Amino acid sequence: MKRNSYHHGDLANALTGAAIDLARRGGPEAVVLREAARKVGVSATAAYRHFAGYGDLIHAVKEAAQAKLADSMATELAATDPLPDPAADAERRLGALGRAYVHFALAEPGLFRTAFCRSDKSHEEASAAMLESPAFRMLTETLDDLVAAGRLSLARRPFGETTAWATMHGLAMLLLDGPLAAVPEPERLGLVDGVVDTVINGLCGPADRPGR
Amino acid sequence: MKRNSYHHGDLANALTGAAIDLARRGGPEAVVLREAARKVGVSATAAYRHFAGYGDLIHAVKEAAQAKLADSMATELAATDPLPDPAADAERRLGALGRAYVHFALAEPGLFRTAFCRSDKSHEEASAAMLESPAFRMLTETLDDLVAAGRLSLARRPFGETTAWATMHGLAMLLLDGPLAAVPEPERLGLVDGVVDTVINGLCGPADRPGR
DNA sequence: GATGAGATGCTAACGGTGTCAACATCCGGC
DNA sequence: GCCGGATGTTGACACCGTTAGCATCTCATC
Repeated sequence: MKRNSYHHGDLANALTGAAIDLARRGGPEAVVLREAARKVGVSATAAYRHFAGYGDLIHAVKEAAQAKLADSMATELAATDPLPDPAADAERRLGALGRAYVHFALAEPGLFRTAFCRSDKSHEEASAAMLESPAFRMLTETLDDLVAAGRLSLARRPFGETTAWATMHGLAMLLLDGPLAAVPEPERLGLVDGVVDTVINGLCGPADRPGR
Repeated sequence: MKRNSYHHGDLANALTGAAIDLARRGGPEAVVLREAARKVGVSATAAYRHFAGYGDLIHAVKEAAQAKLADSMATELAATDPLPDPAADAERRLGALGRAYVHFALAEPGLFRTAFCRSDKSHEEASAAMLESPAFRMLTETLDDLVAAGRLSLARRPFGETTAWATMHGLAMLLLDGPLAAVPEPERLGLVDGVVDTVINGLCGPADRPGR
């Protein structure tokens, strides 16, 4: 990490990259501005020429982590073969998306936690950014396809994104930091499959079960 | 926050209380050892006579927050009238537990986030502590009752706790810090109800839907 | 090509944090 | 009555984010 001239040339990206590396290793609390500057070989205050402050830096890392999550989900989704039946295929995609979400969390815990760490950005901005993300769009399309295929009732459709996302997000959190962190490796994937199956059943099951 | 003698008399509890108050107002990142000592009117290093360090202090706050969550859930569960039909009542309790979980998160966001913040305790300990908590026991009993009533299939029973908990936990997280934080107040409760309905449907729906 | 302005980097310093070592004070049991 | 251990204090250290003021480079303009 050396530079030949007084000016770095690409400090903003270099700092972001170093900060991403810190986040990957230790999550958001490991992202420290001075350490990132140190890794790049620059004084700490140089960062203030490119970022408003710590909040701005970690926000860049957060966005990068969210992008990596979306990329990972898209890749894993594309890695499985589609099914001929549209309804079954939409269900397959929904399950694959959920599994990919948790798989990323387990494979890159530091980045995943950073992607959802608290930041001082306004809620509106954060919400808008997420709704436009490729990952969310994949989910929305899949749910629309489930409705088109007659698998997901219109009554439950409005809660589709939230239920699916919340379930996988909660599962990831409980597995990473929560009480499920003690679940041994081999059982984890089975647990994920079971949860995915249950949430799909909740969305695609009958709109009105008997006896309610 | 004054004391008349050189010794405080109950510093450990006083510090924990002050720290809990900080957590209530600003979440885990607002829990700062020096500030808690300041509120109690004691030097910062005095805390080291009662806590191994910061990690120990915030762990005490975390446990207190978990206990408050469990209390709140038990209270809200008891506030609704039971149904005569055992199966319907078990479903009612499952829904009430889920709603109470998110209600606490929305009513006490600082404490909720502290209850699930990262800490250096071993995963095994954290897991064991959670499995013994009253809140988890309520969930387990309710799921067992659903099985006894024939509402929850044995095939899905093993994932019951995880699915229910993960869904409500993820929903709470997304509402507090995540992209759902922008959802306006009036819509939130409807969203919670919809998610609760869907997860119950997933657990109590038919074990094998047609076309899978 | 010289030059001046703006962009970019540096050092020094401030207040904040958790933590340790050394010292001061109180309380309970001999 | 006294002394040892428990409890609280002061002072210091390293680290953090941040600011002010200064140094250096780059580049458009004359």
